[in-house]
Parts: sequence; structure tokens; C-alpha cells
Amino acid sequence: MNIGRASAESGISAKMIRYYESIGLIPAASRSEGGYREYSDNDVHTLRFIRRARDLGFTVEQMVELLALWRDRKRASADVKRIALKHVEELERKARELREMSGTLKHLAEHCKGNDRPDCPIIAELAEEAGQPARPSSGRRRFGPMAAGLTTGRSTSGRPARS
Amino acid sequence: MNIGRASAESGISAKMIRYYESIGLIPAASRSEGGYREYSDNDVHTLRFIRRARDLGFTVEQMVELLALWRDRKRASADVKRIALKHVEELERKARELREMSGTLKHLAEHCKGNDRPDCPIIAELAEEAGQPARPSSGRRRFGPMAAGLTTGRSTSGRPARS
DNA sequence: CCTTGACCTTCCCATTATTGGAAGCCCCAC
DNA sequence: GTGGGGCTTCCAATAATGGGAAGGTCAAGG
Repeated sequence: MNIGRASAESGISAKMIRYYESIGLIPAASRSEGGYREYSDNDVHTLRFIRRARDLGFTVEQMVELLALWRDRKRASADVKRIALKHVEELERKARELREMSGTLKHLAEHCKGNDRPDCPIIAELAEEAGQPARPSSGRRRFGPMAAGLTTGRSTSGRPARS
Repeated sequence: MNIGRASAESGISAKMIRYYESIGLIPAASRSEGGYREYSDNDVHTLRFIRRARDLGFTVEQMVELLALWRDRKRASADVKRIALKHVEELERKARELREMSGTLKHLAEHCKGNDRPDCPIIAELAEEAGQPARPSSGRRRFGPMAAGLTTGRSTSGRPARS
């Protein structure tokens, strides 16, 4: 089958299938006379594996590992468990941070009258000259570029959500 | 003061200060004879405001709004509250999704013996041919490109973690 | 047989926030 | 007066994905 079909059957866009091939997550597909990529049911099987892993928030890098373990009949389940647990830890840490942030904000918002007067503790807090003189350009970064890798808005966030 | 000093005092890297200027989050700084950017204490004040907002997970886009509100003495606190609460909702949703993911994974990992035998329900789950034939190339996407915007690994994930 | 349209190909660009590097000025302390 | 470090700009990369252009292929219909 061609890439469109494989895409429909696996739930991964054709674009991403080509991308995954380009970065080596999946081997290069064989081509038809006309240069079209050809996929077998087995390939689709692999693609679905990838889709599920992706839906669980695994990064491509982790998927490389998982795929190798999947294909290796002699793999030790301990390896899989290790990867999974490491991922669980990451997810939990990120969830915790998110909850802390939302808690702080919520608290601030609760003390914000929400009327048309300019008093607002949220702004006040942000403007406050408090604490240490700030660690020098700590360069603290956020998540990884794509952060947690959640299957977000599904139907909700189809739009680019910005300009 | 020059950008290095402003960076140290605000906790935002010089690189990011220039970046914020380039995208219009902050106005272009005046320049010294030698072409160096010059910052006042007030500018540093603004930069710290930005740093705090960033630490609370606000995106640049949201910071633009917050800064405008901050600078506008006649602002309505209702606007600030609205933005904050919307952000809280987002954060909570993301945290919830993360917890769901980690829960699923944890459950799977608990049933994985973790020995040197190849049996592993994690792999089995991923490989399973179950369910619907997968919604056609749904193109479901994850978070925004930078997802939640947490102050992540601090010391943990400093490394590029790849290649 | 040839056209049409759906599908495929590659390549490039954009997104987000941030860091890294290179090449080349500038400035202050010694 | 000079050396090293700070400053400047521009370019690239990151992760994952979408969007589009320009052009080739395939299958069905006229």
C-alpha cells in the first residue's frame, strides 16, 4: 500500500511517516516503479506501535529504544521497565510543576477582585522587587522543546491558536 | 548599565533579552556611543517582571498582554484575572493529562517483571492490534511547540540529552 | 488515447523558546 | 597601549509537526 493508506491505517500523518523515516526511526520504505513508498501490513503494525508510544508521551528518542526492544526477541523486560519508569518519573515531575504553577496563579487570582479597578495582586506579585537579586542568567529552560508530549486538544486545538 | 549587568540583575540571559527585544516584547534599548545597549533600573524591573511571568509558565504572547496591563495604570484587574484564570485552566488540563499518562505507564510497569525474560506487558500493550482501525490520519498534535512552559529540569536536564 | 483529478514526490519554511557559535567590534584595567 | 573579555550581529540547531509549492504518477472516464 502507499503512504496515504498506511497513514490512514496507522493514524500517523504521511508527513510524519516521511519524517520518521528521515530521522531513522523507521527504515526507508521500498519504492514502487513510480517512486511511491510501499508499506506492508507489518509496517503498519510498526507504525501503530509508534503511534501508541507517542500517545503515551514517549519522545522519538525513547521510541527508538522501545522499537529496538520490541524487535529484539531476546530483550530483557527489565530494560523496557527501566525506560518506562524513567518516563513515569519525568511525567510526574512535570505534572507536579504544572500543579504548583497553577496553584500559585490560582491563589493570586482568587485575591484579585476582578472588577474594573486597577488593584490586582497578580500584577503586584509580578512587579514586586522581592527576593534575591536573581541568580545570574541561570538560563533556566522550560520543558524540552516539545515538553511533555501530551496528546493535547485532539479536536480542540486543531488551530494554530495564534496569529 | 549594559546588557550583561541587566542580565545578571534580572535573571534573564543576554541572549534572551536581545531576543525579547527582537520580537517586540520589550522596546529597543537605547545605545551607548559604542553601540552597546543601555538599561536603566526601570528596565531591569520590567525584565524581572518578565522573568517571574516566565517562571509561572506564561508564554511570550501572554506576557505581551500582561506587560501592557502592567504599564497601563488604568487597566482593569478583571482583564488580568481573566488571563490568569485561563492560564490556570490550561495548566490544570496539562497536569491532568500528564498524570493520566504516567498512571497508565506506571500500571503497565508494575505488571512488568523486570527480569531478564522477554515478557513485558508494556511492549505487549504497544504492539497490540486492538481497537478501531485508527482514526484516519487525525494529525493529533501535542502541546504547542513548547508545551506547558515549565521551568524544567533545572539541574536535571541540562544536557541536550541526545545524539 | 488522452485528460482529469487524486495522490505521490521532494524541498523549503514556519512554529516556540532558548542556546550555541562565529566573526568582528569595543572598552576597561593593568 | 594592549589583551582579554564583553559586546555586536547573524546563522544554526533543537523537537515535532503542519503548510505549501512544483512537479511526477496512477487510475478511471470520456
